[in-house]
Amino acid sequence: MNVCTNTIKDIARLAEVSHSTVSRALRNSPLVKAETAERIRRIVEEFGYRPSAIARSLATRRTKTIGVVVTTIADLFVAGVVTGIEDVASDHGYSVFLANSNADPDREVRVVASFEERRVDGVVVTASRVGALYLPMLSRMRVPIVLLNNQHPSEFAHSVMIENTAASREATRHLVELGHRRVAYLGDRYGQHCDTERFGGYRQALDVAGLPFLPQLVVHGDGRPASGRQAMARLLELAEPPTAVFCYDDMMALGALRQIHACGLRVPDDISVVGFDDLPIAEYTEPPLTTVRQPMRQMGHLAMQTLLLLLEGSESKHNIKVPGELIIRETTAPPNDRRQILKSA
Amino acid sequence: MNVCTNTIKDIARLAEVSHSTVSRALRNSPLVKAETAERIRRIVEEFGYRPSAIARSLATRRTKTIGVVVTTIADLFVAGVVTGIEDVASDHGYSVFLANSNADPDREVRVVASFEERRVDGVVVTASRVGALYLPMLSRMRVPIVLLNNQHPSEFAHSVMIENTAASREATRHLVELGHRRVAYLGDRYGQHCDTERFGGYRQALDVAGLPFLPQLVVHGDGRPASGRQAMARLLELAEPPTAVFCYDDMMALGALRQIHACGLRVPDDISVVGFDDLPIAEYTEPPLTTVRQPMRQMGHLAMQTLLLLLEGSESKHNIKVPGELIIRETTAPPNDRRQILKSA
DNA sequence: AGGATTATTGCACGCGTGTGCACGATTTCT
DNA sequence: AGAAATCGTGCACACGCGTGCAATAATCCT
Repeated sequence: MNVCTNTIKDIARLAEVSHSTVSRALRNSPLVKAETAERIRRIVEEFGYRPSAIARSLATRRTKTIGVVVTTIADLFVAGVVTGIEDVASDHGYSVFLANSNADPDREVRVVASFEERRVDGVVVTASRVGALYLPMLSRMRVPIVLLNNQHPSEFAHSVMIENTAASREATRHLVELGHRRVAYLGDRYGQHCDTERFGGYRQALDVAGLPFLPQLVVHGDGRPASGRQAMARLLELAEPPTAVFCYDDMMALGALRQIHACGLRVPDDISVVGFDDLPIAEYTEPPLTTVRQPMRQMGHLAMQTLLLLLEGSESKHNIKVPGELIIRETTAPPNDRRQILKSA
Repeated sequence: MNVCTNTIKDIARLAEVSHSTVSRALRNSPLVKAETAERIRRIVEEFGYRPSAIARSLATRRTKTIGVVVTTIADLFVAGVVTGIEDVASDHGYSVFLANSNADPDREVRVVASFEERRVDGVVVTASRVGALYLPMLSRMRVPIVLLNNQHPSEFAHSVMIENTAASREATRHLVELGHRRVAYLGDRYGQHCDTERFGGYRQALDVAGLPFLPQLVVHGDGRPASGRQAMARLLELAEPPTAVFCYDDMMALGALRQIHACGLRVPDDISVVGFDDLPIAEYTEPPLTTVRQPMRQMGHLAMQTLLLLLEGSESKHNIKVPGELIIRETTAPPNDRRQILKSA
């Protein structure tokens, strides 16, 4: 009921005990008599007193706070992961500071500075594209760091990663098994770690199937739909366009679909498309997108659980790999020529 | 270079001044001599000292921290808004605590409790569906609150809202002007404030055009694509289905599109669809979605700017309305019968 | 030159909580 | 009954920083 900024001392006065006793009662210390604790808790309840996490942090030297840095939260993959992180953080009494870096170096240093000043207990970096100077800055602050699908593997930190190579291999194999022989790879920015791994899986599947690798079937975008569309346009201008495209992620697959349709071609009749992520919208593209599911939320859970382990003093190196799962929907089918053969058979 | 947890006193010792002088130098107080301040700043730089925001907060009784509560961050509208909030928060030295409520009452009270304990300076509530007891809880903590597109208007708080009625009226008018006479409304949960407003705009446009209001053309979902699909299915089962649908938001429009296509109908040839939000994916649906643009990021900016005003002591009531903008893409066209007429003419 | 003013700096306390230690009260044991 | 052990509580200090006030040093004025 009361509205003033009560302190622990106000409660102590009301309960006619010392503030130490109130503090102990609220922390469920076995040192205080049960009935005293009960009386204190009633008063706390009645006056709506909330202990100051600020003062507590100063005294305990732990803030029960973590910093989460993302390039942008306006990305369904990132948002899914952050949801997972927040789930378990909240369950364990941690609050999360969210910071967008926008892949802007200036903002990166500001983010690190703010996390450092706020004395976060740990940090999760999600799907960062950021450069070499960034992680050392973060690691300088001597708190545990967990990287999630990071583009720059680092010795400073622990990590949660999707099984890029295996998942990509399976996705590509799916296309190959449908009969495709000209399978394109529509990648993210060249040189990014995840891109390299996914590309590797694509190559492996080609090799296993004994298909030749055709460099002209490899194009790159920047992760946004528009870039996927442009990259797809380049593929369609080829003298011999691919009959199937494996895309780095769903958003670029979205752009690819758009371009294919804009050219008057049909999916999957004329060309098959596979994405990566299984964003909530993948089920609602036209037609519904075949893609590799990343358990985004669960990956967030794992990242935060790892951080909790580290906060409890775990010394071991945590490098978790989670498997992707191929979700077959309706953007994939046998290629045109192959269907002809099947029909005539 | 140093790794220890330096305090202001360590710096003071190194600079051979008192900690007060260091404190003032770092806050750019005019009270310290320029060269002294310079020397101190060099030492601070050299040792990589970062003042503790915790201790500072305790002393100044301001945390330079705000709480942002969302039902879920895994929603492109919400994510856009949060991006905007974080933009200007960061520019003004504020850090943001992000909390997902998941529209779960238990989590709601936990969120409020954590914001309260952490002594956030202000709160932004985004697109909340939450109930009546929630806002009073928040307002109890006596910090400024800004609501963004909230479903429960409240006298406790300031707000930033989209011009729901006007925008919906224009969207519906667009359909009517194309010649549609059977225009459906695919709404969010019944009774939500935004839904009521958008429905109101729809009704107004009908009235202005002199079209009859047909209750059977009004259906409701829950904001998710799946619900949009189900609602659309109900419309298509009607003896006389609508020739156009105005959807509460893009995600349900996505579900509607899916159902229309699944029934073998074509957009916009057989039926027109309009969304609301202009999410980044709206440009990439099949066909690209006609929709009402909400300047999500800018709305986030406005919300945070309003909060800053309030934090500076503004006493006035802030209720900002921002206009929507109809973005005409390719899901809208004259109805079939009308096209026939136009052709024969 | 000497007092008045101003520019710098340091002292000491407060912000709200946690906790080691000491002390008194109560219980247990011989 | 007296000593020992246990229990419950309060005192006092620490956490790292900001700031009012006093003190000192530098500068100005007549």
